Amino acid sequence: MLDKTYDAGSVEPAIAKRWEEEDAFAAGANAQTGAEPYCIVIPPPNVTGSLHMGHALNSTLQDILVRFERMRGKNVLWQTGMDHAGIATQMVVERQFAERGEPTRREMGREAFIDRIWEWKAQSGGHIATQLKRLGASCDWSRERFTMDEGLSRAVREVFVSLYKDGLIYRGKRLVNWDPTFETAISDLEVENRETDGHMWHFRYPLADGETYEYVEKDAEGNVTLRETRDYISIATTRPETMLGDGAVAVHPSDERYAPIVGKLCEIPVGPKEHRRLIPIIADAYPDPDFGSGAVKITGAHDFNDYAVAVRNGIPLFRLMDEKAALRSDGEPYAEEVARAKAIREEGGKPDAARVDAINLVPDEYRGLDRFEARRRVVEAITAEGLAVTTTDAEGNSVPFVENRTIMQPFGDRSGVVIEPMLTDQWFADAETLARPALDAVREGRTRIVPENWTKTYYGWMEDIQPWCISRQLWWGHQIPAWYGPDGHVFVERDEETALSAAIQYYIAHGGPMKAFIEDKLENFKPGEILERDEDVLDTWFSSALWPFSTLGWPDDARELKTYYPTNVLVTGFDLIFFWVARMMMMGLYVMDEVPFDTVYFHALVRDKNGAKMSKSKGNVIDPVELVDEYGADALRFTLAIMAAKGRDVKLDPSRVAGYRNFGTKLWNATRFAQMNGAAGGDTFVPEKAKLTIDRWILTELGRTAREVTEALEDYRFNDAAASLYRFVWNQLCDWYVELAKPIFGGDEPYAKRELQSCMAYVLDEAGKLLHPFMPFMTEELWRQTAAERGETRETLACHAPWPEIAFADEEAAAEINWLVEVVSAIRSARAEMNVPPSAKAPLVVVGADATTAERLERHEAAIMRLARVERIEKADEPPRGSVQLVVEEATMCLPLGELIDLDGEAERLSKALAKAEQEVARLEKKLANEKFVANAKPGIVEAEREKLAEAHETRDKLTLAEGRIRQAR
RNA sequence: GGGCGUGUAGCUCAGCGGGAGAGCACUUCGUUGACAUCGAAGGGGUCCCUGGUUCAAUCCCAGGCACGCCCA
Repeated sequence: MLDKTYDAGSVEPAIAKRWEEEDAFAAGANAQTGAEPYCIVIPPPNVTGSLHMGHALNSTLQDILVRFERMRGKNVLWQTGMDHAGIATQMVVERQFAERGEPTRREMGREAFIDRIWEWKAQSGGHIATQLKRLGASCDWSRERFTMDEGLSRAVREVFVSLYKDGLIYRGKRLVNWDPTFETAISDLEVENRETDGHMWHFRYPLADGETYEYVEKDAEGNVTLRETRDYISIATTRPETMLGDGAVAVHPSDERYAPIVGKLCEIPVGPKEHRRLIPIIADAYPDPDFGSGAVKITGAHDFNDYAVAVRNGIPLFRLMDEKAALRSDGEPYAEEVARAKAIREEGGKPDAARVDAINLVPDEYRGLDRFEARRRVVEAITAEGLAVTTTDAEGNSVPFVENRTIMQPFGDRSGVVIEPMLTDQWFADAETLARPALDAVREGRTRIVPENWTKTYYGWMEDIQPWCISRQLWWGHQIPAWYGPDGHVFVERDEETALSAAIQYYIAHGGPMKAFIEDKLENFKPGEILERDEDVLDTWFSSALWPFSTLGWPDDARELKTYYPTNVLVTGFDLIFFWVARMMMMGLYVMDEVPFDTVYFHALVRDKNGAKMSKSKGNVIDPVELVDEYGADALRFTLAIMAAKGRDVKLDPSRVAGYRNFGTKLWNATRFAQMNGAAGGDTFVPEKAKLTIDRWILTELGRTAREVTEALEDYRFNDAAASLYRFVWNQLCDWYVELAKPIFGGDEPYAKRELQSCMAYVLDEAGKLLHPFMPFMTEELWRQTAAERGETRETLACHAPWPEIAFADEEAAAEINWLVEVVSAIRSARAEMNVPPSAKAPLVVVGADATTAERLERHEAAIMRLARVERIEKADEPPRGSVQLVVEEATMCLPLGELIDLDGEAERLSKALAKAEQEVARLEKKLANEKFVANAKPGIVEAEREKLAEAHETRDKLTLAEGRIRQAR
């Protein structure tokens, strides 16, 4: 016998153990011979991560699909694993060192540090895999992969080399987002732009050689509002410290105010006066004439917009900061460096990037300062010199003009510090070229995006894709397979040996001094002194992009690769459209020449019950593991599934989880009831042989539900599938079916009882199977226990049970039970309204019943008596005096309640019902009287409306009669 | 500024051209042998506003208002 309540806490681990022992989720488990493959690769969670609600939702949906297809007999693989999360992992481990007072990573060196990360991973990494198991995720855990595994690393090297040789990877000096905490470049997508309080300073850049011009301002009508002679141009900036690296001042070509001075030089008003640099005033479309003064300083090495302007106009890019975003302290004294910069300007032409980058234009007094301290000092110096634009304050004093304004500032999503746009040498992938086939694949429908509206976002991003910076200045990750020769020539090969032979070949062939150098090294057996490996590692997303095929065995000719690639669906949050989807698409098509997945399903974000994004700082994070502890994994899974409507955020309120835990308990108890009545383990039941109406009815509903669930899952409508099951299990199976079964179980018809036992067992089995993908633990446990009760063992686990396909349908039976439900509900409702005590029983007198109703009454007499608390059922030609009269179809059901009846109340109730019926008749008559409706509406609709009208007429007539009777009785 | 989306019961949300629905919450009643993690009955809506299309609009279209998210 089942326990009185289901205890998730003890059942779940036991079931998990069974699944593991029986290898239930191994690739191909339960596959029918020659079965279609079905594969999902998990979007790899981060090795440092722990399960949050997003993962819980994501994994639940994947698991539902995978369990569903496995039960359908497909050859299923849910490939799992984790990515190595370069920055995050390095951060976690370094923090741990700091806490323990251990040496820093630089102190211990690269190799030792990497060893320590592996140690860390073995001890505390991958916590999330354990948590996914608690959720019931039916991945093939034996195939778990890690992006830093040897096989996957080999895939990374192969792809890198191949892309490089195809000209799709190159190295260059570009502006990138620099995280000064981690001292690495990071991706645009790892930068969070936030509004912050900032200042806008206004400074004067004096014109060179004391030049002056007429500065004229006009209003909208063209009237002159200001005319003065100026010997300067004023600019506005939020980042004064970058003035040191200015390469030009830009104005809009149409800006008449500055037209006279375009092409002239002005002086940067900072640094030692005798060495101030002169920079040109250029015309470019970038400055907005209506913003600030209309003139913009151009610092190409520290601002993305400026960078574009500088590149367009051949303005040199002077880098001011080092890896920590402190002002540079390398190079020669300021005076010498300025002279070099001047020389470059005077030479004209396109400046050599490396030569420019070597110039340190930070005045000696500012070298080594933090960027924010430098800002303060620069502002102070300019203001002291009187070159700040001034305004008058409330007391009439002249004060520097500084505006307080909110500015968009970039922050590192992990470090939280202000990101510095910085000119550095990096490796880039030609995303534009790679994106083209990825765009076509979606346009041509080879990959389908669900819900469809995300395709627009996908197109938009892919069409405007920027070069992908793939190098990171980290130690943890795939070191780039690029080696430099003594002259800086780069050799990109899959390993050092190959690179070396390529280098030798290259240098020997090219002759010259390098040839001699190489020959010398080789003669002295010191090949290790020839090449030096690039220190950078690859962006974690580079390896994640290969995930759909690298995990299946690529670059080897693996069987799994042939079977499961392309995979069927990628399930992920829409916030990861650019990370996983875009990159996996690009790499899948480049490497495999085939899309990585047929379908991409985007689910929503999980928010708190008020719709706010969950975040640690807000303190509104709900820990899925805590919910699992409290309510069980099944309850959480069901909640997430039923709330996962397409294109909607999931607002999670823990009370909902409690509600679905109750749902599980309900099913548990209904099964317990069945068991107590000898109904358990329905393997042998044949629906077509059922005779009892309630059996034929519940089988019809079961079939309907099975179809609904199947169709909904095939269409990724998880919420519809779950809702359909909820309705069936609670409102039909556990409610009416069980209630209607009671009189039969308690009665004395052995045949009926036997059929009911096997039918109920069957329906519970099938319902359990349908629920299995949603609530795997409880359904697995019920599956076992219901058989064990009869001393039997199931042939398969529930997770391998065949998915229900029920063709049975009997609409007649369905109509009959609907009628029965209506009769019982009507009586109950009337009793409650009349305040009839629950203990009081009354006879039921039926007037005007036709043959069908008479038959039904006889068949369900016991049920009606029990459920509606009726003493006996009689037929009569006229309703007894003083009865409550209920119209159900053609018949009038009367409850002679004697003095219990409140005649006035009953009269009122009937006239309300009558009014409603008349309203309905009027509405339908009006509609059918409309010639245009009859002429234009589909015939089926018109017919249906006519039938409705006929029914409404009948109801109205019966109610009119009933009302008349009650009036007489008063 | 560009894009996407959302306004339906107190709350969270389904529905989406022909009868306004669910869960939770609320009110009243209930210890009948599956279940109080329950059962019975009930109250509660200008389906954001304004137009348009249509025989018919909560649903389609246009505009507006409000809110959310993403990208500049």
